[in-house]
Amino acid sequence: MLQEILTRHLNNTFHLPSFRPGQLEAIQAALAGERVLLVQPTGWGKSLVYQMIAAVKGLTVVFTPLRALMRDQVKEANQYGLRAQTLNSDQDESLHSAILEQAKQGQLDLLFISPERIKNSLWKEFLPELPIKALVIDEAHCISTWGHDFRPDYRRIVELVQHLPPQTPVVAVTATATKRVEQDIESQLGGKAKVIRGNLVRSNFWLNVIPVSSEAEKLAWVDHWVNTLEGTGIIYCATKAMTETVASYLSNLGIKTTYYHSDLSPDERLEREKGLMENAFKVIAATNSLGMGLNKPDIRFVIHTEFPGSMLHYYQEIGRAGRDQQPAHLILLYNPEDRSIQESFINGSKPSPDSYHEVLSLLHKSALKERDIMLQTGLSQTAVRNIIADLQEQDLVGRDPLGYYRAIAHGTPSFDAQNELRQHKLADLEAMIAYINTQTCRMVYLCNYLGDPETKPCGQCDNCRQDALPSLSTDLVQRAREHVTHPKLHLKAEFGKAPVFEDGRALDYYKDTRVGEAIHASKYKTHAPFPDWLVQDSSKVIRKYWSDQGISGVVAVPSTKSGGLVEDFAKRLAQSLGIPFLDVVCKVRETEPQKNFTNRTQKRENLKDAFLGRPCTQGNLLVVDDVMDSGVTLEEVGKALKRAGAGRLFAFALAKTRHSDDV
DNA sequence: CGTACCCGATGTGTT
Repeated sequence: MLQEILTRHLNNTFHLPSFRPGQLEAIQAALAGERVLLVQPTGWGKSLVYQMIAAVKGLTVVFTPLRALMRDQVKEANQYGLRAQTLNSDQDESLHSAILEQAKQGQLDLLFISPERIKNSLWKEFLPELPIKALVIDEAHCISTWGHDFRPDYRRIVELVQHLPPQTPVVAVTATATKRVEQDIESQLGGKAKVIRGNLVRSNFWLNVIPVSSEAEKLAWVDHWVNTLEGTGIIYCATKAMTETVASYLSNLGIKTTYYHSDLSPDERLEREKGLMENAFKVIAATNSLGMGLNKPDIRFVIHTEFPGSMLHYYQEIGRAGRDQQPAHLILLYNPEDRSIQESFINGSKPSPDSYHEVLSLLHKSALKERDIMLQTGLSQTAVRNIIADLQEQDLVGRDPLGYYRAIAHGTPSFDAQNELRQHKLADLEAMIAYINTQTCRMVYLCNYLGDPETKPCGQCDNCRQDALPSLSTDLVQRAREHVTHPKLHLKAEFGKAPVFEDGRALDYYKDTRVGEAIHASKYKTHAPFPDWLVQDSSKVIRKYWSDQGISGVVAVPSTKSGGLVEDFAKRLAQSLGIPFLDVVCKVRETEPQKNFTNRTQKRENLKDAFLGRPCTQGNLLVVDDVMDSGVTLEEVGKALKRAGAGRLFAFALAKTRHSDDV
């Protein structure tokens, strides 16, 4: 009977002759009131499962992580004649009311929302009257990869599940799930799930790991493979800066390329996604913000310039290649030092215990909105949401209908959960490195780890083939070495309507670099002047970028801490450049050490009007500092010089801290 | 050193 109805829908609504293996099983289990977790590859037909449930049962709410996915899914469902809508922040409030009214009246089959919608007041107002017949969590692995820290509302899906009658179908779908991910998903499904798994083997994949020992070698390999492999590819990088480095390197070699990360505007992102789809680029260098919802069938290769934080992330990222079943090459460039990047993500993903205590004590004094907490603590929105979500979960903080948070109990927050999370993430990282170091078939290793008991070696990965790596010509490495770009200083301060600095560069990063070590030694150990090679290298960089800018003077950032080291360095640099050193800026009042402040606003307040430029500074100037952290010092010195009548300003730091872009 | 929602404050340009 039920099967007849389903088959009729399949033929009439979806115009398909038959179900794929697993589809009918999933639909029937869900309709019988079981919790279902469907682990199947992209393109398998997961959306048919929930569309069918919606067609049979009625209003089905789907949690989707991205607005772009919501739009695509609405469009797809509409094509089958299903009545689908989405609620998200692209629309205005009046449309939200209309859609919710539609849903309430039983005129909607599918409603796509983000987990953040759960706490929306209009949503909560309508919820008791919505005839929700089924619930779906799309890209359900996000519960595990994002729910613990980045998007805590992923942990609140279970609230909606528990609000619904117990027999309501609840289905989670994803392409990848380890045991731990399964557990996290089950905790949001509100009980034991029936897990239906497909195969993870991608028989068209050629998996490779190539050890490298420098950034230059990475660029050289990227150069090699981009020129060797056919078709279009993605180069995944762990940092935004690396995407820009890779793109600028390849672009200088005449390769059609671009970079992609979350600093781009929505329009730019869309444009570059379109360019990728239309093969306007040979490769695109991207952070992990590129991929979900990307459905280009003929991505021929994926290169990783750094390894990701887990096997799950790796499988997700390489999984975007070879959807057309044609051969796809996957190359992971492995430098063991990149471990510190992943460790910094792990350590930085939760706010410090101090900030939990700070927020809690504020909420003991008065009720505050999210924004008030941000302003009073200087914490980021992500940090505040994380803290609030954790404190709410521990019943220490409550939220009233108007969005005010207050402390509802005495007691101190527990950090057990986040310590445990940290351990899990470190274990995931270890597993990723174990994959890199394995001598056995990579496809088998990957599949087994991700829950597919595959045993047959692929015969295609580097370990199966056992053949030697193509040799990397020293010319390519040399070319890359000469071209490694020096980190850009992001100085956004404005004077009038124009930026204070035309441009800014550092010789290198501070941490884990030869430059950083030399600075550290001079400042804190030997107290000797900065070594001469720093002067020579800096001089080269400045000539490379700004030789035609008519710089007529070198200025040092006044400093007490470095005891004249910066001024001495700037003088020697000026001499090497053949440009006069100008003593035209001084510190006119004492300030607190900058490390006493946690955010940019406080730092700026501390340094405001602390510097004075002498009114003889017309002309274009080079402003020199040793280490740029927040950039506030350079900006304030720059403003003082501008006020004193300086021309175009260029900022140079010996080193820049790696976190300087997000202070 | 990376990932995105949502919401409301502030700013820009048009009616």
